[in-house]
Amino acid sequence: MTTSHKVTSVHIAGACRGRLGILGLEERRNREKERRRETILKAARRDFMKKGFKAVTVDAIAQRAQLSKGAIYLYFKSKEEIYAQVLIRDIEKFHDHVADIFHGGDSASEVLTRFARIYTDFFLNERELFRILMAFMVQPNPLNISEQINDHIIRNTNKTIGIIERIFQYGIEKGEFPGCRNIRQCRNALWGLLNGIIALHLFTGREETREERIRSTISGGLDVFLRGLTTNQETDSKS
Amino acid sequence: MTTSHKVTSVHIAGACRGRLGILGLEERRNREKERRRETILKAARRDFMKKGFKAVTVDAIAQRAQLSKGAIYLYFKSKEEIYAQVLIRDIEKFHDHVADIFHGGDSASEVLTRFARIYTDFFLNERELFRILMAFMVQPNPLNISEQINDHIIRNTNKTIGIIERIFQYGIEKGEFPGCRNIRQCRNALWGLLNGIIALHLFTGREETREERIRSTISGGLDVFLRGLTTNQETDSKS
DNA sequence: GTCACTTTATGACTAGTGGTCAATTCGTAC
DNA sequence: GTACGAATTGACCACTAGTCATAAAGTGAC
Repeated sequence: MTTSHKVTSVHIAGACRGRLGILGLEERRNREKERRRETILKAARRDFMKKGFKAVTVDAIAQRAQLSKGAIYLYFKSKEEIYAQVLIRDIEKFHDHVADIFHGGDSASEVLTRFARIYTDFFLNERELFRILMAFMVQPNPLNISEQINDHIIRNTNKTIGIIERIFQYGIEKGEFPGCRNIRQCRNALWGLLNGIIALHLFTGREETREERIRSTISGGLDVFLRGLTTNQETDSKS
Repeated sequence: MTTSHKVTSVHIAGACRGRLGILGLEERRNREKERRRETILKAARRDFMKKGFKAVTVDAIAQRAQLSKGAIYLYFKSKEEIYAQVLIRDIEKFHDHVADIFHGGDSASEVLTRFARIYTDFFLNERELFRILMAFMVQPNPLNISEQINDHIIRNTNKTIGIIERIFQYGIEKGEFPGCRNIRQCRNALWGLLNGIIALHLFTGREETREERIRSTISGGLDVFLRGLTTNQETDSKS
């Protein structure tokens, strides 16, 4: 491999040689380790997305990654941790999509509508990811994953919710959302609205019409919600 | 096999007594069977609600029901079927709570608010049921349960959604919900709103504040939604 | 090259699970 | 008490997550 000649070059380096040599080695080893982790994650993702968590065996992942089962456990604590890592990487992809959600001069309604569309589009293209994330949220027993990874997933979810919050902030500052009396509540309600609608439609009805139903329900629901946000009138039952 | 005993029973059938006797026996056996099923479900529910699906073993259920493992499989096709049956019975309990949701003279807003409160209360008291139902909806692989039971769960979910639909219908007929342009969309959006909010809060934050956060978010979110329903003004967002 | 040492990899193995089935017990009718 | 089908048992099977003693590969000093 590239290993031998690199070691040689460090070898000539003089006084600091030994120390640098060790650091260089460790560095390379870490890179190698990272590369292996990537390989395993890539192999795992393919199967997880196709078959779901339970139906994928660690042996299968190992085989696809061209490693033994034991080796898998050198890089990950558990099957669930592999799964969680796959999720993390995918969630992060979402944030690329909404990074530039604020266009100058747009109304808050437009931004919120755009966010909803991006959110919907993303999860329509990554349906299994949606299922998995919801399942993760709703797990009765904490997954056997490191605190670190658990925190990471939660932090990413919060990041998404934070984007929604900024949109509401913007709408309130512009005086466009007088109907939003409490940002936290509105933010969580909207997030719930989006996820709840997607979840419902993943479960019910025929596949052929699913995408259309999700889009139209989100569009219709958001419409009502926006009307509530942009109106200041009291909710009054009589008319 | 079946031939012989049938012959026997016919053999005795000359007297009415024998025939009635056999029918009475079968009837009693069916009752016994039903009682056993109940026993198993009750035993299973306790553990499922406490530990979730995976962490409960069939052996444990058997032990609690004072039966052998083999016997369990005389009454249920699989562990998942037991689980599903437990769900069904609990979902049906919910419908008792909303059976008399329509009080004469109430506004649609009031009815919808009441529904939301009942829904929230029910699942705050049955959090594990909520988790389980969401997990069921979001399962990547269909559970190994009979079509019949799967249909039953879906039918019950639809029944709940049907109640929401009736409320919207009522609001539109009363002219109270001019903001509801499409019943199906509004109905699904509201259902998504409720579930999404509950799910989000089951996942995030500290336990001590959870109930309060769920209630206030649903209250706030419903407030905005209702304002959108009762208002007829156009939303100024472009799409 | 070779030796000592460290890191990485292996796969047989363990433990624990859902589900099965031949053997056994039980209930009933005569 | 005997015949017989239905109910019940628990040893057993198949499968899989995770472990660990052992082996292989990598590394550096001489």
